[in-house]
Amino acid sequence: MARRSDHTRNELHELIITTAIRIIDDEGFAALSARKISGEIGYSAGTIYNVYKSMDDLIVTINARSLDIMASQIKSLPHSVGQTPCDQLKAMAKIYLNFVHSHKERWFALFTHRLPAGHSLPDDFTTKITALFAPIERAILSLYAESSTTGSSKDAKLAARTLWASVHGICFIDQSGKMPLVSTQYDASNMVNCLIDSFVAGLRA
Amino acid sequence: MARRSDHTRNELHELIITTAIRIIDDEGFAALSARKISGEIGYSAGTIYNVYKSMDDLIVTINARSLDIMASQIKSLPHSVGQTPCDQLKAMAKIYLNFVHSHKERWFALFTHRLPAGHSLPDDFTTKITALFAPIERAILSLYAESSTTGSSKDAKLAARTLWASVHGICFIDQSGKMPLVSTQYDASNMVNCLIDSFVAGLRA
DNA sequence: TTTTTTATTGAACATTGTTCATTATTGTGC
DNA sequence: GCACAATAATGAACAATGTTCAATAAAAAA
Repeated sequence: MARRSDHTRNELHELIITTAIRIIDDEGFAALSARKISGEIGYSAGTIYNVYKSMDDLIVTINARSLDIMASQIKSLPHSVGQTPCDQLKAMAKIYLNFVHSHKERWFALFTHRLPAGHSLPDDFTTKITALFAPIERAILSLYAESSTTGSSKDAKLAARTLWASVHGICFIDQSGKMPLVSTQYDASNMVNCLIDSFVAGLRA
Repeated sequence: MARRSDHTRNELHELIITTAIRIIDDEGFAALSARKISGEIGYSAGTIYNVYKSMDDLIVTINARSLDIMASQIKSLPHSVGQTPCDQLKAMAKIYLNFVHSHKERWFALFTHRLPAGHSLPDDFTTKITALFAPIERAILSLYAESSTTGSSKDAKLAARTLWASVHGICFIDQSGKMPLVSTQYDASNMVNCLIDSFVAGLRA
């Protein structure tokens, strides 16, 4: 068979992505395949390759969308007046935690997918990640200001990255199922609070 | 063809594991396959399934070995007399960091591999992970003792898990290549120091 | 209406994990 | 030593994967 006009190029683009995301969410990242997507939208597998360069390309696009979701949620956070920097940081961490819990598989895709050797992530992808750090850096800078601690912009950048990576690690361990949790006292939410309370207190000291 | 006596059962076991590890280390986790292993040791692919239940089974065994290596390195750490708890924690984190750097792909396998739904990790695997926490908990308990901070055993368990997960997250972000590092000031080693210094100071306060 | 362009297909290829009847070799009982 | 039984290794087979590409049918242009 051949050319149809059921969908515009853009519609197909979107159709493939949303279908892929549905599969990832409902059946797991490992269940994603070109044939499964195409079968579900009523096209052949080859069509996927008409729209995306490769499966890797599609996955990177999906991952970029995950970053967009988190960024928009952080952006729509009620403004920080009257909130301590510590509370601001906790609010941001909560958004991250929430995303991990409600989109476990998509988050797994985001951080475990790797491009084959030689290929590298598109620029706008890394830009999105960098953007995620900005609000955290700001909160830490205002922490320095508040507590008359000497801390440069460089220190704030380092602290922001450290804190973010740590939150990420807590989510990872929590979700991987590889750490025996013993009790609910050691779930991700409690660990993140423990981390931020101590880390912030430590930065002050 | 058929039965040979080139290797005992145990030798074959070991031969398969060491070959698989070589492939992971040299060619990446993604390059690991039953046919590649078997081809390299001069057996057919089916033989792998004579010795291991599945590829997953083999990978879990390899991952358990990674845990063993880290555990033995932590165990052989010079004893903690005259060292502050903070230094002890840094020494342990350094071991972890070192493993990640020298066995990047094996570490990636350890934390990204997942069993198919329904299957769960063997008990001795989770036991090994729990064992890794013990020295960290001890260091944190002695931190409490040293600085007359009130801290229960439960608090120490939570703090130990939190700190360990955080170090893990820093390594993950560092090696995933997804975080644009901007400068070498934000490499894993600096971030871990930043984390432990602040976290420990915070626990004291 | 004819021609050109182009979107879609389906067959094909290489590679994956996994199973299993077949077979050659080893160990056992006489 | 010989027949027999136990078993380890095989290689073909199956389903599924990503990916490519000539063939083709429909839409757009002439």
